[in-house]
Amino acid sequence: MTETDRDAGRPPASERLAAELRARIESGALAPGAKLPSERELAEQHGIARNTVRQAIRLLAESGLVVAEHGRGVFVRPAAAVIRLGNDRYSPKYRSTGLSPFLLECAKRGKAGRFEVLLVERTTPPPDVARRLRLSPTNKSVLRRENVFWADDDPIQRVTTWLPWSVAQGTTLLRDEVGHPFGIHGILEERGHTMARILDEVSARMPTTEERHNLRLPPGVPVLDVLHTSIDTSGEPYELTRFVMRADLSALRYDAPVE
Amino acid sequence: MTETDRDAGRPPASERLAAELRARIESGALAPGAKLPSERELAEQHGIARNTVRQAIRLLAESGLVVAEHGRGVFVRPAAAVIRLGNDRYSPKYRSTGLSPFLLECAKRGKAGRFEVLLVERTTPPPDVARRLRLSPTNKSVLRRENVFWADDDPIQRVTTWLPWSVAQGTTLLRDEVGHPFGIHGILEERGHTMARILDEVSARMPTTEERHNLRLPPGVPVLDVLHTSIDTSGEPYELTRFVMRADLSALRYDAPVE
DNA sequence: TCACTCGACTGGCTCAAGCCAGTAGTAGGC
DNA sequence: GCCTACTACTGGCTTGAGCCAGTCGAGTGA
Repeated sequence: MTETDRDAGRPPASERLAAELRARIESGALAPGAKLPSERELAEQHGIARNTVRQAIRLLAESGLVVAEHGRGVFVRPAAAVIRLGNDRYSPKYRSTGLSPFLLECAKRGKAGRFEVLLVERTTPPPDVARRLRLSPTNKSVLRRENVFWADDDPIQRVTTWLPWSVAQGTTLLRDEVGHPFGIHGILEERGHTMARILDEVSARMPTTEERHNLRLPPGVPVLDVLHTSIDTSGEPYELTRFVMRADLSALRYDAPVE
Repeated sequence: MTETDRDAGRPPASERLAAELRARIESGALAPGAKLPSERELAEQHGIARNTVRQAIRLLAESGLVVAEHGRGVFVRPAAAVIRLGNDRYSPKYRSTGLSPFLLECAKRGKAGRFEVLLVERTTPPPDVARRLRLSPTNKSVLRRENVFWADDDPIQRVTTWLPWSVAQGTTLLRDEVGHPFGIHGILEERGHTMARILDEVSARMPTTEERHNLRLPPGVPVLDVLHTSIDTSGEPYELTRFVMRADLSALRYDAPVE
């Protein structure tokens, strides 16, 4: 059968099915978490090939409306609680809680937050890191710490921190557990680095294959990529952290004076 | 032919081809802007079906590495100059240039920036806007202005500004051309609203169908969604702007004191 | 009661084929 | 010289078929 018979000028069948399903989701007829009919059912109901149904579902998955689970079905993506990270996350006012900002935020949303230290090593900084920390990119001038943050059973952020070796040397920053009630920044403060300013560079993109794997990202979910630099009272950058966060479960918030 | 014969344990053919092409792109063998072999060629060269090649290319397109152009070919996405918007975009220090921050940034990158006013209307604010501006969501309490910003021939940002009607009433804000050398914020300042703080709420997501169309977004490009609130010296929010920006050509930068 | 197996589902991947629609160069006609 | 028509490409969409791999519940055996 040629398309021309009855489809002239109309959008392709896969788009029509996608639009129909999208409407059912947005109207609430298919509630968050609900299971869509199976691909084979949809194909038969609409008189189209299963591959065409798959194309339609791919469109919905790409825009993040549904998630396919192998062997189980395709589900409307449940509205997710969002972890918000603000620029006040480094503010002294939260010191008293003894919680890191991420864990605090998880607690607010009723999620169980935890983190995992993946790696602590002395290494050579990549060029963009070296430039921002004003270090040589050619020798082992930094300590690199790599963490993953979890909320309930989802990995949310992959976090890499670089510290000038001159700052980290001889401190507990070299250990997995830094053992300070106020964390990394507590130690840095004792070493004379009080955070006066932050510089956050924010971008968004699709994840790399590796990030998709590490963060267990469903297809159609971008990541927020934040490069954070801490600057002390004398204007020196002394710490740099890169946050790669799944964008469907994360947001950022900047509350700042106009200078 | 069954897959088991020689593919046992290996990644699927589409992923293998995608990985091969990705490697050729990342090594520079396929430079930015270069044309990939046609789908039919790749299929023949690798002894796989054209549909499988299409699946591989889809994987690359989703992660933003290549762009397919109907009738022309598939091309390695050229590295794009990025427009950065900083939190200092509202700073008085840029007033003297007479350029809006977007146009200033375009000029820096050697791009021709311009904007277009799509709509100016008095309307009822959506609930999230009403809440942030502390207005009633049930009457026509706001002026809504809608703009598109272009760099060269690409639409980069879709910008919607909401102003309380009490603030906008009787000003040139109701006109398409506001006719003030310092733009909207120049007028607001004359009306007694000096920007003391900003509150930016940042998220990233895949575009809606409409946004994909409006911003002419290639597949695999997410958007940055920024909800900006201006707060005056007495702590009152008096202006709210939503920026929807294509993430492959945009970035954000926040430089702020720790309070 | 428990553990295991099996079968009937689910989506995931691939194939080979065909037609459609957009692009760009070329040969003809004026 | 210019425009038009043609043609040989390109990717886009659809079909219908088959096998693979994950899931989950029902039935079976110890």
